[in-house]
Amino acid sequence: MATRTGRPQRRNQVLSRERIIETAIELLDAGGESALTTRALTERLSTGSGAIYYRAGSRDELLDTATETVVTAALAAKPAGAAATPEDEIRTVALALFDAIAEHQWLATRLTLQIVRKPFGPVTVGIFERIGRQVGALGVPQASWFDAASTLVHYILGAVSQNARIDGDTSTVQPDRAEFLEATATAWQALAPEDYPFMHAIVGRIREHDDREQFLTGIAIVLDGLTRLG
Amino acid sequence: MATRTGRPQRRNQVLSRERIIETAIELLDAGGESALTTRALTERLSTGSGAIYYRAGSRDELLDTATETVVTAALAAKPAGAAATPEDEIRTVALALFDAIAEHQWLATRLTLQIVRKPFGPVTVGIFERIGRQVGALGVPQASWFDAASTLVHYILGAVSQNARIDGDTSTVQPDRAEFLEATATAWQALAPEDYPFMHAIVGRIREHDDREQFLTGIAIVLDGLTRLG
DNA sequence: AACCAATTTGGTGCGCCGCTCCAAATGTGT
DNA sequence: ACACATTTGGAGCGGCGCACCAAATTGGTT
Repeated sequence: MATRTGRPQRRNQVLSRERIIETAIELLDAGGESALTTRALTERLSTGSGAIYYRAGSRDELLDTATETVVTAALAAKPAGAAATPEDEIRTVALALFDAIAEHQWLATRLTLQIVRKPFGPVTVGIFERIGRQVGALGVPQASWFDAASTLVHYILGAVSQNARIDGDTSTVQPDRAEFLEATATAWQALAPEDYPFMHAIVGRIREHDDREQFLTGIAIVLDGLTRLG
Repeated sequence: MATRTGRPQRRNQVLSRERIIETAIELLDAGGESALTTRALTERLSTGSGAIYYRAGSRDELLDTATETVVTAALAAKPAGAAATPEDEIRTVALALFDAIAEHQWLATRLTLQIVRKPFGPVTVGIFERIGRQVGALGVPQASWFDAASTLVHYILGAVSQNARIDGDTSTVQPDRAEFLEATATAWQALAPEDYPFMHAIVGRIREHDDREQFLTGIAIVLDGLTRLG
């Protein structure tokens, strides 16, 4: 009777909650949001739907949990150098989110969905806290912290979601990328010049541009604008 | 034999494509994306699924068409005053998109989905052209037009998607709004202050802030940053 | 007015989905 | 060894998107 366990708790854990989430993310990465089905999960984990439900809840909850897992990992990114400026911090976390969405394209819609539906969930709050903490160090007066953080978060998540393509690292997916740019350029060229003068004016830039660089340029622009807040 | 019709074309059009799209938007507005089902459509229009398929294509195509319809309408917004600055133009179209998403919350995810999957569809191109056209008049050098337009579009769509709540006009939905802000503030207050110092620092602002004003502040910040491009 | 080919319609059924429910299996405390 | 709580696998239900098709409807031709 030496035990004072309020809860029995552990057992052999053949099927852990973590393993379900991990497998769910694999399925999502491989085939998009529609590939995450209860049946596919049960088959991969060789179990039944009841067990999955018991541990991970509904499909919607599972998607939220997967989102939370990926985002939390990205938010843990730290700048490489020793003395990091607030700009470094912001760039680092922004790029981490960029890469996370490049690797998990299903995040693009799921992230906005979670921000809209759960404005005080760990994802929303985590992103806000992580980025917002830097704006004070940027010299933004406290009265404008909320506005400044909102603007930064809106821009970063907007850019990151709209760039959800497969070009995270320079491993094997580069050819598709070139084809994709070529197709886009051709399509833009085919537009009626009198109706789309701007698209024609920039079509030359699309082939040579780099999404990641453009993203950093955008961040620099927003940071520049923030310094004028007073 | 006076007819030289290559196509018979018109007929009584009891069930027009427009009517399907219109009804689809009604269903989406009322119950979100999951409320748009073939069966619900057939019931409302008292027809069969074949007819809907014949005119509007798959459910996914119909969702894209609905998105296109709403976005195109928003992009047609023009500034009120006679002599409109490029800043006025940008603010006007940005607010039109803001209101469109406030009225049709399902747009938030559908819009990013369309931008990611169809980078040369009418929605993506339309938004880019409409906003991009203004950056030249802002004094941005042509070499930076693409970057400037990207940044603006990313910010505007990001902010707009993340604000997808029901507070478009001041008609009847205001009480929920106050409750919602109160709940958010309370939730933020409950966070551990040592882990979330920033959230605690700004929690006072949430009750008094206005989404639309904050959105305009963000646009001003980005526009400010754009003027430094050279 | 009668006919025809093309177009348009309503509806049935298939395969799949998320999810509920529950009997059996597996563990723990005494 | 026994009672009991936890955990599991799977069968079944209602609903979904969609392919498919026989019937109805059209406008043009004669």
